[in-house]
Amino acid sequence: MNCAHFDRLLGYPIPYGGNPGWGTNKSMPERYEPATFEPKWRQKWKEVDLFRTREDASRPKFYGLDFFPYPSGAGLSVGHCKNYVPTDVICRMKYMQGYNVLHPMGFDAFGLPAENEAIKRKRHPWPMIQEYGETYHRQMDLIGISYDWSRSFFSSEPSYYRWTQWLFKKLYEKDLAFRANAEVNWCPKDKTALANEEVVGGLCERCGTPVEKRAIPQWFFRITSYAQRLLDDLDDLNWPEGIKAMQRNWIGRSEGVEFEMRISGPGLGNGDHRVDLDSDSHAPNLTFRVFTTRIDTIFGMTFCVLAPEHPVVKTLLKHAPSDSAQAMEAYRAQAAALSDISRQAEGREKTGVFTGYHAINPATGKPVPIYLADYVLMGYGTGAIMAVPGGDQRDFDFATRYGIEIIPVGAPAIDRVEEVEALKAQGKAFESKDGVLINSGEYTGKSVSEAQQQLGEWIEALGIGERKVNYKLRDWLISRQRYWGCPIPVTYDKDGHQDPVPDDLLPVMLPDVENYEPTEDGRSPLAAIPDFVNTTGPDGTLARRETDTMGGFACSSWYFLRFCDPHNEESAWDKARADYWMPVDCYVGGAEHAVMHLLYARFWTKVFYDLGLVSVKEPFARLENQGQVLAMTPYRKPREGETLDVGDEGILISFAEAKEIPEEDLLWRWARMSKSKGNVVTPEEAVDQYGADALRVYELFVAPFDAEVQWSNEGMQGATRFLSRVFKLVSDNQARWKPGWKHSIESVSDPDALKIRRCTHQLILKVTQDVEKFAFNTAISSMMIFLNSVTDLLKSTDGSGELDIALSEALETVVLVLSPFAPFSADEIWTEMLGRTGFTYQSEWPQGDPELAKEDSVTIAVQVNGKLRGTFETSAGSTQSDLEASAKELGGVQAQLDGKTIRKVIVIPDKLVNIVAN
RNA sequence: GCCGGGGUGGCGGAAUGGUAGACGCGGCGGUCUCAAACACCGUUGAGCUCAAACUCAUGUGGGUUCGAGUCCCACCCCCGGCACCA
Repeated sequence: MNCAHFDRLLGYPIPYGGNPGWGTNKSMPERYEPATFEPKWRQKWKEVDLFRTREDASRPKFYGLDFFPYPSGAGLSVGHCKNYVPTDVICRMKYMQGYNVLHPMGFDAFGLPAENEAIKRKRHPWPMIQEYGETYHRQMDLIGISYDWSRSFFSSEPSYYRWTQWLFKKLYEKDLAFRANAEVNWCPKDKTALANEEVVGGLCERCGTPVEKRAIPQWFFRITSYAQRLLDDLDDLNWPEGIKAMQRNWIGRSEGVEFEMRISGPGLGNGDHRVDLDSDSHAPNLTFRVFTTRIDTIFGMTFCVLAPEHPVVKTLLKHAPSDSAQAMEAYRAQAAALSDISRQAEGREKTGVFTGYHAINPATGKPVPIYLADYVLMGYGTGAIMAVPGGDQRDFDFATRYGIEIIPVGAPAIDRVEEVEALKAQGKAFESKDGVLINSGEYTGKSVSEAQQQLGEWIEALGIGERKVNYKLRDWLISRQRYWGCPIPVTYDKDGHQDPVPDDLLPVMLPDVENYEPTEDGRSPLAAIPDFVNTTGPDGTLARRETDTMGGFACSSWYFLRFCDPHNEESAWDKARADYWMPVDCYVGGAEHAVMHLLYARFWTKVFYDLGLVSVKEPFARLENQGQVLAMTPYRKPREGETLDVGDEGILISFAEAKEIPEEDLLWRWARMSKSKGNVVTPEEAVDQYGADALRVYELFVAPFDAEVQWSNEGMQGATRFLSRVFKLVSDNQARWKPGWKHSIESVSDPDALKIRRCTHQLILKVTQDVEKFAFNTAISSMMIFLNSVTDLLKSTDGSGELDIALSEALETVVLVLSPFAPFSADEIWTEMLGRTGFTYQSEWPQGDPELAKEDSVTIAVQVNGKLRGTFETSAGSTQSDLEASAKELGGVQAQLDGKTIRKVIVIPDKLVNIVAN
């Protein structure tokens, strides 16, 4: 168990920490003493505005960006730092390499989290969120993140949301923003509609409340028009596979056939002419459409299913005899009463009701019964299916329950029909696409793909349908019935006709009001503010404002463009400036935004591309997801009568409580740092105890960037020890330091000096390459190796002039490559110990020379039959025959070869000799 | 169920098909100290009761190869996402 952490949080004395008072010899610090210099550098960087963006046309650019954070009232934890520090390292290195670096930060201030917090605190959201943003800013400065704060903004500032509204209008003009009356997900706790992406398993993504369905007019963005492009362009993105897969899955493209089914039965066609002429269907030809990805199974269609909400059901109800109409009504009521979560509950028995009507299977010409069943969803495809129990497990389950005929239509091969019968006996359908058709008329014996092709053509020739691509993706619901968001810039005239607000009247200001609590009735609180609602339209007549606001994801769909040109008052951004900086070269944030922000931002960027506002089709060329930071968290075993939720191992308790209860009842678990778990370590605490550079180095070193980190005080001490060793190396060798080493470095020929140079250049090459790859842990490891090697070398060598020159190069280099990781320490050593002026940030990143980095002596592994039997040292570049000869001389090797005949010798130069013998 | 990522010492983790376990944490032994802490030095996969030598070791079982943590096939387990999507 992690006792040190436990003790600290309980307020016990800690073994090592708190501004130590030792070693006050300022000019020659022999260890990392952050309190003595970190505040000074923080101050100096600020004074000279060190991180101001450079836009120098002769240089290449690098745009490094972190996800747009909502500044929460709890402030940052060391967990958040794991996001910001790596981006900072790559940005700092790029700057030192001569790039113009754009590394901005701002705040996602509009939206539900801010508003809910404000309501809870009984404060107005605007001053509150500014305060929270300032806390974030201070904490980010504390850990030395190199943001250009002159470009910062809050998305709730009128100078920003004016352009959010302008961009909304651009979408509106292209018919990509529209208002529709739709059944939407309504969160009764947040009292607003939510986008599909914000509903997880039937629950509100933010507060976990089960969502309800409500029919309210809502604003949508037509993201479905871009479904194919959003899918196709994923291929070229340098993003984690998992995120790309989630987006592909969310877009949910499927290819199939959509066709028409004709209904027959009471009151409809087929010789029965008791049609109600007043109904909306005097419908001898009443039809519905079905979508299928398995048109090859059509011969096995033995029934059809309509979603209970399917519009054709209304018509059927009018014509059906009263008993079946009653059954249908009852089923529809039951389905409507079910929440999404219970309707989708796992392992739920399929239910349904026979409508009394039939449809004609176009392949067989036979009538099949039509059922209503809630396992068919109105929101996907046509809300109706052809059901093939022989080829689909769900249809199979339903058919079994309702005694419907099951015809097998697929088999592994035409002569293996009995295997399908065996499956059927087990209650399973043959769903595989690796097989051939059976019981399918003239298509029997054909492969699935062949039959799909030909049956698709047949349906089209018949004129009852066509091949079609379907997407799971739905339009993006953007309106929120809440106060704290960007007003939608639309007015309605007395006839309800929509008019976008003219550009010169933007922004539509969010009114400053005392009371903005959400309402129950599905209307925004803005609707109750007459001064806001009553306005005039573009023609000067009285008009009413739209009172819904935009969800926060609208604001965060273009902020990366505003950062390119944040103070522009004439336009959202200047195209030339956006063209210069875009795309974001490296975008860093958590994986939880996979199908929300990251999809929306891609969509808007594509729209802007089509409008000629930007020249990139994709906003984020490379994406990296950081791992989380976990902390040891106390739980206890459940007591009698207490039950645990599924997946829970114990009951969360406070650290204070953990001190009280007997140890055998305690359970320590790693859990994500969060305020509610009481296990948060703040950057202030970490910096106070260990220092900002130690925190940075620890989080970068302890695990790969994308892996979880288990917070440990021992690990922080390791980081401190490493930094101290850098100080010590420079301090121990200060007498040998030659500031002018560059003038004579090229003429160094002493073998020991060249060994030091080798270490130095191996270090440069490795760190440069690893930062590029986001392999910060191995980059720091290579610095540790460097320290170990140079320390050893210095022990075994005598001083010489050339050695001092090489050592000076080594010292200066290690400080420079350390700079992006531990910038405070680097600047301290740079000026106080090496006597340099300026900042390491403004110094040139060292160039690694692969020739100098090359080893001159190598260890050759000698194998006999693939097993290691010895090694020997030799100079690099030895000939194959020399290597072979030396290998055979090794004692251990000879013993293994005794009595055997050598069949073959494999020699890999500078690596290994493998002798094959038997 | 489907998709994605994984499984390597006591722990976090390294390893372009070529000496598995870099680097660190922890442990053990030592130096320093009155003592401790800090720091430093040495040692640390397992087995064979020292060592050498040898054997075994990267979730399991097969395969390709002179040689496999790495490539191929099958399976097991863990994490993340989606989930009645027709």
